[in-house]
Amino acid sequence: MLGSRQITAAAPEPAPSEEIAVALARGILEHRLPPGARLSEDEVGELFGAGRTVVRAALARLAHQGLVTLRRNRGASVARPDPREAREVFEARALLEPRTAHFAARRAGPGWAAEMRARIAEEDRAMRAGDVGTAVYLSGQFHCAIAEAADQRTIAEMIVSLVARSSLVIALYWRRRDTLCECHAHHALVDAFAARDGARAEELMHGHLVDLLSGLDLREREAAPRSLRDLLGGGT
Amino acid sequence: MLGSRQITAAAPEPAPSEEIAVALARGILEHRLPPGARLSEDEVGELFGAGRTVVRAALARLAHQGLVTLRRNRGASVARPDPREAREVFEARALLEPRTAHFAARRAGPGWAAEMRARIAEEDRAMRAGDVGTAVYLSGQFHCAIAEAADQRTIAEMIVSLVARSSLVIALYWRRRDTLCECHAHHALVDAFAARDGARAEELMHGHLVDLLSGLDLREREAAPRSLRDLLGGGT
DNA sequence: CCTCCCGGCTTCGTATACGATTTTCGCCGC
DNA sequence: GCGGCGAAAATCGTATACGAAGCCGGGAGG
Repeated sequence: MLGSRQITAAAPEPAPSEEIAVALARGILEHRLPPGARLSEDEVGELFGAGRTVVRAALARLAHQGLVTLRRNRGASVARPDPREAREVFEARALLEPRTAHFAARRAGPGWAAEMRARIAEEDRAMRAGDVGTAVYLSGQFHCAIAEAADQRTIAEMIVSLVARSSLVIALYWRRRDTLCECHAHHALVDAFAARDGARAEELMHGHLVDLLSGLDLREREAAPRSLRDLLGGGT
Repeated sequence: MLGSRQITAAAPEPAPSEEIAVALARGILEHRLPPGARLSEDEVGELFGAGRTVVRAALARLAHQGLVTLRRNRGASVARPDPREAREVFEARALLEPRTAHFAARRAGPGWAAEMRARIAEEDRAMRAGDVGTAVYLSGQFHCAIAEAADQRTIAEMIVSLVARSSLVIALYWRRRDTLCECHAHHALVDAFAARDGARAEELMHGHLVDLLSGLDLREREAAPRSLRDLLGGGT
């Protein structure tokens, strides 16, 4: 009876400031908070009904993850990765995810493949509904699920962080938003998973990431920097 | 004239709480703060002459980096990676560092190779002086320098974090402390750098990391927890 | 008409104070 | 002698308050 709320499912405590961090992160990942949007501590605190201390902790966490930029005495804002960082994020993913996909494929069960297909279907649905933000978010979740399916928690953590940053990169540098052609790549990946073909999954993942990187227009960096104030007011 | 103290060298501000974080990190990396050592907020604050707020920020930063464990209402302590995490950290390094070494070798100049040789010499000196902590720290710095020499800041950041965690792993699971045989591997790596032989550097780095992982005794996990109490009491 | 300076306002950085939770140690009963 | 139990102490979590630094406007001078 002592300590009935032991570590049951990796989330025994509701997480005090983590909730705010994940809420903000989700907002960023769904492209509701565009890169460069200012995140006032008071504003966020009021929005979530929490004091500034916890908001600061959440912001620091996101800053360390690379999702927000924290400048001394100048406030926090959603990170705006420059083209170099954008390229580096995808190069890092190209270094990590193929091998991880390989591991995941070797450990994949039929139920897991079905679950992944359901994810893709949901992603497709969001895309058809015109909800690009949710589609991008679910697409990222797909990659994160692969990383977590492999036995590598440490690498999975890094991939989650990189995928989150990729969402920012996509918001800034993606060429054509209406044609999220990745769906085919994801389907092919799940096929490889279902067949437990590690080598093929690895190759597919690498090609997929290269495609994503080549789908960016990193020269457009100078063109995007305003219109943040409006979107901030409409948060939530 | 306006803003003469612009971003000059990536460190225009002395960093308020970051100083404490790096000081603590260095203490951990040099094995002066053993895994499991408790880090009281009041204690650290008194030690560095700072309030608890800034100490908390530093601790949160280190916790996110994986160097300290932060449990709710139970204080902070130096992280004690379990064997699984220990293995994963080195596997992640084996995934990242070889390719990074390849890039570094292609960008290496003769001056840089000389600098790296100086690092090895310093490491050797510390080892001969019996200062194992400093030797391990410098060994880690060697790997970090390679990562930073490559053009990949994002990957370099991840490697820095992994190397720091590796120091904890070494403190816990290293078999024979007196024979730090890695010096040969480091020398061979610098030779490859001087020759700008990327493929060889990549191969050497991979072998080096595999050697490091094989030099761990991950079965000892059960044998270690009895001595925590002593080190806890003797923390400083 | 443009430029420069200066005042106020907003926002962040840090310290302090109070409440909640955990730990620990002494005590009682078995 | 030993295990359970309760209160005190210590520690952490959060909120609030004060000080400082940056940003923006108006006004005067060239």
